Parts: sequence; structure tokens; C-alpha cells
Amino acid sequence: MTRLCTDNSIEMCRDEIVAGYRQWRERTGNNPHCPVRDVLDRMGDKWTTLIVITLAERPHRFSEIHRAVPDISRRMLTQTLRHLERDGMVLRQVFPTMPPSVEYRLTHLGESLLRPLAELIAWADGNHERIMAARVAYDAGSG
Amino acid sequence: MTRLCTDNSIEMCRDEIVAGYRQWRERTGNNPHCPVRDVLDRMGDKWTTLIVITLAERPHRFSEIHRAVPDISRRMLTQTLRHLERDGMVLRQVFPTMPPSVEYRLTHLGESLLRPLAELIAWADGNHERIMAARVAYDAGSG
DNA sequence: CTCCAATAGTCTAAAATGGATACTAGGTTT
DNA sequence: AAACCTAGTATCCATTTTAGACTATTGGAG
Repeated sequence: MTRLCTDNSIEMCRDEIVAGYRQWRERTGNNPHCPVRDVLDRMGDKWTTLIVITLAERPHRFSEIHRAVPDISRRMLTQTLRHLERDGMVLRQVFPTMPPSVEYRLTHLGESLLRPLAELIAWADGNHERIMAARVAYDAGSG
Repeated sequence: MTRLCTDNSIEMCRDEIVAGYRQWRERTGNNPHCPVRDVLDRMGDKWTTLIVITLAERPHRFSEIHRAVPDISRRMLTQTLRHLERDGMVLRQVFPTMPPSVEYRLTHLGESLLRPLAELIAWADGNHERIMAARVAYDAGSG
């Protein structure tokens, strides 16, 4: 599937998504292991986006990332970075100094994610107030 | 923040993301409660995207969604739909028939998400092979 | 010389989250 | 009368995430 959705009308986007999803279901017989889900699951795991955004600015060392994203545990930071490295999004470079120094940077593949990510962030930012208003209305109605 | 990233060069996207993130950190003093994260956390919760895609095609009843997304539990389906409803992305309409019938459909806000979502899906689809290759290489090296 | 800090993690136990299964209500089918 | 349909709840158990202590190594403070 190539990017058809360049004129950005919602109808085009819907058709693209629906057609792509239907095609895939027909190819694979409703197999739960969808390649898109496989990728998007990672996007959504709470820390990945934040780390990618942090590394978008410049390469960071382990502790630098930890300072930039203060509420992540070191364990999850390690895990998320390993996932990103495994997926070819992040390059891990060890400098054999003492104390040890490890630098993480986005690969070209990782940088290519910034484009769709910027769209999504812009959407989230642009619709945040609407969403908050909807939440208030919902909680008032059924709270 | 408005969408500056219309020419879609990676440099523009990076600058947009980095500038937006830095601005927000300066405004809020590194508060962990980021509005963008607040929205993106939902996107990533494994079922939301799939349900939005399903509803993109047409309104669905509860059991129809369950058939379209077979490996979700009814509990998680209910929960995810409630979240989407609360955020103003989905409209829930009850028909007082017997047995009961409940229809879920995307709101205008929900449909507006399809545009950035299509971008992300296109990226995932277009880079899936690269990611799989990176995983194989990684597992071969450190397995 | 000893103590402390910093690095990049790992390990373990507790807390939060998610999933499987059984259950609800009311009417329809067998 | 028994089983089944709908759209969910309730409950318990498994997985995931977190918090916090712990590792090795070396430079600097006292």
C-alpha cells in the first residue's frame, strides 16, 4: 500500500483505511497477527513515542533520556530502547570508557517515523480541548 | 500549535516536534501530564485503533465489533468503547428492543482522527518489511 | 585509604493492568 | 420448560509495569 491519502480529505482517508484493512483480512483470513498492529502496538506502549521525540532532537545517553523522561523506570527505559533497537529505529553505540557511556540515536528509519508522528501529535494537540470538553460532558451525564 | 508540517520534509517534522515539545516543557516545567501523551496513550492501548478502523467503515453493533475483532474480550471491548465515547470519538445509541441493540458510530471528531491514522498505518505498512529485517538481524547478532 | 558519586544497567517483589470465564436481565425459539 | 439471543458485569488469575535495591568500575573528597 502506498500513500494515497495526500489530498487529506477524510473520505479518502476512510476509504484508504477501510480498503487496506479489508484487503488484508481477505488475504489472511482474519488472522489476529496483523503487521500494522505489530508496529502500532509498539507505538502505543506509553514510552516509545516519548523516547522517539526525545531522540529526535539529538542523540542522548541513557541517563540523559532518563532525565528527559523522568517518570519512566530504568527497567522500562532499557526495555523500550531494546525494542526500538531491535526494530531498527534506534542505534546503540557503546563507548568503552569508565564509567561506561552509551549513546542512543535515531536511525534513518526512526527519523522517517517523525513525519506521521508529527501529524498525530498535531491532531492530538489541536483536538485536546475538544476531547477534554467531551470528557467533562460525559462525566457530568453519567457520573 | 497548527500543522506546519505540510511539505512533509523530515527536517520540518523534526523541528516541529522538537519545538512543540520544548515549548510545552517550558510552559509546564517538565510536568509528566502532557496533553499529547494523554491522547496518544489511548491510541496505543492495543484495541482503540482497531475499533476505530472497524467503525470507520460503518456503524456497528456491539457483537458485530466483537466478530470483526475476534480476539478482544467483551470486557475490554466495553471498556475501550466507553473510553472512546467519553473522549467524544464514538457515539453510543441504544435501541430499546428486545434483545437489546446498541449501535456505535464515529463522531465527527472520531472521523477526523482517520487522517493522521492513515498516515501512521501507511508508514507501518510501508516499513514493516524493513522492521522485520531489522529484528531478524538483531536476533541473529545477540541471540 | 576509605567513602561517595556517577555510569548503565539488572533483579526482585509489589502494584496495576488485562484476560478468561461465568453470570445478569428479559424475551424468543424449540 | 429449557436453551439462546442481546449487551454487558463480576470475579479471579496471569501478565505487565513499577519502585527500589543491587552490580562493577573508577575518579575525587576527606
